[in-house]
Amino acid sequence: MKISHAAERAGLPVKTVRYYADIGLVAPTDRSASGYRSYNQDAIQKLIFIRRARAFGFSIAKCRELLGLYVDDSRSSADVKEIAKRRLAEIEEKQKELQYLHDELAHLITACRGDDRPDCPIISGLAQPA
Amino acid sequence: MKISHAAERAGLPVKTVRYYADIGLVAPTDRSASGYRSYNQDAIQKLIFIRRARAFGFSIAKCRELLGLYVDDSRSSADVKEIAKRRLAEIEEKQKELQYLHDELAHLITACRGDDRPDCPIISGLAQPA
DNA sequence: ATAGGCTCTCCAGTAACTGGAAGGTCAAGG
DNA sequence: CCTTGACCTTCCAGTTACTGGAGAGCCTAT
Repeated sequence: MKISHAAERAGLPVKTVRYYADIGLVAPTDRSASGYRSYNQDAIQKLIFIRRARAFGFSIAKCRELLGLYVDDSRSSADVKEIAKRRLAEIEEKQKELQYLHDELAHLITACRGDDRPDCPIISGLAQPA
Repeated sequence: MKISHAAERAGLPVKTVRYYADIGLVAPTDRSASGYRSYNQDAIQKLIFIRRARAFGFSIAKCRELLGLYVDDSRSSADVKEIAKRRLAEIEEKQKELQYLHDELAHLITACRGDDRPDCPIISGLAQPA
C-alpha cells in the first residue's frame, strides 16, 4: 500500500506518516523499486496506535515507548499502566491549572462592564504584579 | 535599570526580556553608551502586563494586541472584554477536551489489572481505530 | 592588573509537524 | 508514442516562544 492510502487508513496526513518514517517511529514495510514507501497492515496498525496515543497527549517520545510495549508480547500490563497513570496525573494537573485560569479570567470578565468607556478591570487586573 | 534588574522586577528571565525586545513587544527605554538595555518603571510595568497575560495563555500576538489596548487610554472596555471572552471560550474548549481525555484514559486504566501478565486493555484500547 | 559578574550579539535547538519547491513515476487517454 | 495529471520523492524553511551556549565587550572592586 502506498503512502496516501496508508495515511488515509490510519487517519493521518501523508506528511505526518512520512515524518514518522523519518524519525524512525513507524518505518514503511519496504520501498518500491522507484523508492515509494510501502505499508502493510501491520505498519498501518502501528500508525493508528500512534495517532490514538498522540490524541491522548502522549509525546512522540512516550509514543515510541508505548509502541515498544505494544509490539512486545511479553511486557507486563503494569509497565503500561504506569505510563498511563503518569499521563493521567499530567492531565489532572493541567485541568487544575485551567480551572484556575478559567475562574480568574471569568472573574475579570464579569467585573468588566464592556461598554465604550475606557476603564477596564481586565486590563488593570492584568497589570497587577500578582 | 539594567536588564537583569528589570527582569527580576518583572518576574521574567533575562533571556525572555531580551527576546521581547527583539520581537518588538517591549522595547527597552533606551540604551547606555556601551549598548546596555535600560528599562524604566513604565517598561517594567509592560513586562509585568505581558507576563500576566502570557500566564493566562494569551499568545504573543494577542499580548501585542492587549498591550496596544493597555497603553491606549481611549480604548473601550468592550474591546478588551471581547478578546478576554474569546480566550475564556478557548479555555473552556480545552477543558472539555481534557475532561474527555481524562475520562477515557481513566477508564482504560481502571480496566487494566496492572500485573505482570501481558494482556493490557490500555494497549488494546489505543490500538482501536476509534 | 585582574577577577568576577555583568552585558552584548548571534547561532542553534526545542516539539511536532506543515508548506512548498523541484523533480521522478505511473497509468490512462488521445 | 506522448502527454496529462495524480501521485511520489527529497530537501529546505517556517511555525511558537523561548532557551542554551559561544565568544566577546564592559564595569566595579580588590
